[in-house]
Amino acid sequence: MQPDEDKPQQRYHHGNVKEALIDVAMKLIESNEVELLSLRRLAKEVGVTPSAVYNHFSDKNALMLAIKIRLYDEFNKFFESRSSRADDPEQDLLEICLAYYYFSQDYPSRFHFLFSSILPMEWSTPEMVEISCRTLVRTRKLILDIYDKYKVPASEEDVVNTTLLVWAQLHGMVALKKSGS
Amino acid sequence: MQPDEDKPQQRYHHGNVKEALIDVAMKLIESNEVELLSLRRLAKEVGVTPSAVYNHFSDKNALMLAIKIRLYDEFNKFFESRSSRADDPEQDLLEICLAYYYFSQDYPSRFHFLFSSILPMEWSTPEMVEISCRTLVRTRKLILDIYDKYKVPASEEDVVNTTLLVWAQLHGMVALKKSGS
DNA sequence: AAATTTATATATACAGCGTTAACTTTACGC
DNA sequence: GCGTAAAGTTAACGCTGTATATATAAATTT
Repeated sequence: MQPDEDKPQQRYHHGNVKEALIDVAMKLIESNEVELLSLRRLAKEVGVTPSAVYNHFSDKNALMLAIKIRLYDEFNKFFESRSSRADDPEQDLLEICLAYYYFSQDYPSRFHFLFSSILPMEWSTPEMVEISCRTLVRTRKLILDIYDKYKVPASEEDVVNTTLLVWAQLHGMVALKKSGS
Repeated sequence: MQPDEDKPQQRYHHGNVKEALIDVAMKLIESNEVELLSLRRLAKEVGVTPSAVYNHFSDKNALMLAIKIRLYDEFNKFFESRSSRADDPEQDLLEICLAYYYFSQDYPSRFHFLFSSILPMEWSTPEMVEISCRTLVRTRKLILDIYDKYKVPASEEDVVNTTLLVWAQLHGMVALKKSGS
């Protein structure tokens, strides 16, 4: 018989595994340890056997999904709270945009976990950034050529912005399209 | 001494492991078997031990990177070949956009491998699509409210398009921002 | 109150993963 | 031919997700 260290004196039935798993996941995401978000790891952190997880989630995907749903909820709340209405439409739309943007800035790890896939953070490696940039630069060249061809005066900033815009919008749209929206 | 079955009569030194690995990877990606793109699998497919890979790539990431570089090259070629110049700027820009879009349509698996992360194709699961849609619907509601508030006449299509545009552009921009571009 | 059923946990095992270390084989330069 | 460097093998480690069979606690029924 062990002396009860804290509140959670351990009994056979944990009683709250489902929530506990998600809580631990949130904690790990928050402390930027996304890469060790494994089923086994979460189970261990909760103090339960990996197999026990399967009483609450059909498989790892279901577990991850539950985590994402929780995050999505936070995201939505943040999103709506920020989109307070101003006095003209443009401003209103801008607010929504900013809310989206600020969520990604205020909670970078949550945002990353939500909107990119989990494990391989390849987009952040120096090499990945480099090829990504290379492709971007080539796009920029194409766009610059168009500006030149039609003798449209444009600063470098204009060109870069157009490039980013084209890329961003297309990339985003296709991503959304693929996700079924 | 075995009868040489084909050209590649097997000798101790394969001689072309680096390229062979990437080739096999391309084949697997093409046949939509992205999920089994493991180092061990690729090595086996090439007919070589997993450890042998480490003579050519420092780790799995480096291998995956090499594959992505190959794909990026294809992507760039496709991109530039399609962006043939028309007679007005708008048309030109449109061409570039279409090129990007058509690549994602013509080579969906390559595009997916390039622009999303590898393993978990969660964005495609029914559940993921659902929460994604839910969030989208809430965004749509916010935008619809704005239209209503200012009595701007808009068809449902307009609203959906605006919603998609906002999401797409923001999502894409932040994604690009995160990747260091 | 006792018995039974159901929910929840465990122990064990399996196949696959990335990676490492020690060793063997082949090829190349002198 | 010899020594070295490159490229391969074998074996192992610790991790992963998952399945099966079993044990325990709680809930329900009798």
